[in-house]
Amino acid sequence: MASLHISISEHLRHQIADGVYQPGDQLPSEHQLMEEFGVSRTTIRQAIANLIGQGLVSSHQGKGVFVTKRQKVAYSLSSPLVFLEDDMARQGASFTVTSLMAELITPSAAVQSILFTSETKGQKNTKVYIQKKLLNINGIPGALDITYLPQAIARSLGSAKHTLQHHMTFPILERHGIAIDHISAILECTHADPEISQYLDVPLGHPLLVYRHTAYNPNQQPIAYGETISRGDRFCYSLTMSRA
Amino acid sequence: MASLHISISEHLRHQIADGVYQPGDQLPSEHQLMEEFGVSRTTIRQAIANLIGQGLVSSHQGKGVFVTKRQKVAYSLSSPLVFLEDDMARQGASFTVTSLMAELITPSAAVQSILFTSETKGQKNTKVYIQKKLLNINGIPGALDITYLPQAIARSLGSAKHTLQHHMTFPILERHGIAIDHISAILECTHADPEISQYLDVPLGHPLLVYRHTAYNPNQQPIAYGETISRGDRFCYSLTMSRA
DNA sequence: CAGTGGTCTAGACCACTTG
DNA sequence: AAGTGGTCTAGACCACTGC
Repeated sequence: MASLHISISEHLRHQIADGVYQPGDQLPSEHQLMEEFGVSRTTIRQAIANLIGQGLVSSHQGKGVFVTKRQKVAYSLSSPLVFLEDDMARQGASFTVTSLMAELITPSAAVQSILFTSETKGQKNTKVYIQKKLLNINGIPGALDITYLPQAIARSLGSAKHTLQHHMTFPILERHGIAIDHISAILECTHADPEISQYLDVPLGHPLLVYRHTAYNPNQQPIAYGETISRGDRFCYSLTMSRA
Repeated sequence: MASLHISISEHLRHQIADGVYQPGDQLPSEHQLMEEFGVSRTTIRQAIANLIGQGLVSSHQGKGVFVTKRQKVAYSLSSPLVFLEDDMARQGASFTVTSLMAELITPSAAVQSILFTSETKGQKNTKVYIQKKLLNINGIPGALDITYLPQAIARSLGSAKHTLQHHMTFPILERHGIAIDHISAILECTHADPEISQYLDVPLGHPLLVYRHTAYNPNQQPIAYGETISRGDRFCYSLTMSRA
């Protein structure tokens, strides 16, 4: 009934689930699988593509196909502000930041509508300081962080602005007297496009977790907008909600 | 430099981004694309697979390949307890529940370690009431919800237990005097396996959002564990964090 | 029925990794 | 050099959709 490539990928999937192939193990080569199942190479490749699509294996040209190791690092959203550095250290993970871009630009309409309210709109302060940072966990790029700060906010940081390039944004804002009252956020799931695929070293279409957040000061004015795009296979978010 | 199928999928991707093909539109047939790009069918199919992997199009046997419509419904995590029904209504979405399974079982070790503390362990009350429910949003299955209630809790609901099969769990617990103090949760991202692929009518490997939550009573004892597995292309989670 | 995508084959050549 | 996966071709047949 089911197609050949599905039967084969299911067979391999169960073998992986049963521990016949352990995380890190190499699967038999395509040639070996062709003989074992008596099918063409196309069919074997389709079966392996199914497994890759399910995140169970990954293939490497010239080397082979290997069972994925899966262990996720959690970002905590419970402490109202994310202090990623501390968070990672607590889980025994090293954490470094690589700056990819730091410029003053005129943002897209979408970002403008988030950062500029009708009050501030007339003032023509519509430039923002954009930063793209690669977050490396245990030496491997795991997430891409894009932060947009209104020009006024960025200016008030003075020369500390450069510190932003190698650290997370919120702690630095607070340290410079810019109070954060609350953060409104959305967590969703997307696929890697070619650009992100390159930065995070994942195949096209790889699942990603996206955390979009807007920070507001006590006057309800937005002071920062950011997106953190993480590899869905390596990260998750934890939070606690109290009934109060 | 780049492979043919990548060039072609990138070409189509930009056409979609530029609105040449609008959401809902049909792409040219594989045969037409073969002629347009002067390549074999395999290469065209690979290019289309790239687009499917990026969630940009979906294909339907006998009909064609269509540009994906994307609009997400948000679950709110801000109100400490999720009242999904109300939440959906507010966004103008209809919401129904289909029960797939409701039984008393002995759960996996993983679930046991969540629901049973060292105190309760000796009591041999290790059975749980498991429920699998399909959540239909606007008439289409969008999420699979699995809830585990310790036998003691389920029993105290009496005949209202059956109400659970067509509604969300937490509101019913509270209505029956079972207080929820806090919820500890994890949000992550996975791929559809064959079972879920069937329930949610998505291709194998389709990205999914998983919300795992454990509810505790004021005595810090777990009273429910659940997983809500939603289509990553149709849902997202929103939350607000206050600096207090 | 014609047109669409889904499965499968056999074979060729290329790119990368390892010894 | 041998073995691995990556790309690509040409062609066949099947399954589903819609007219």
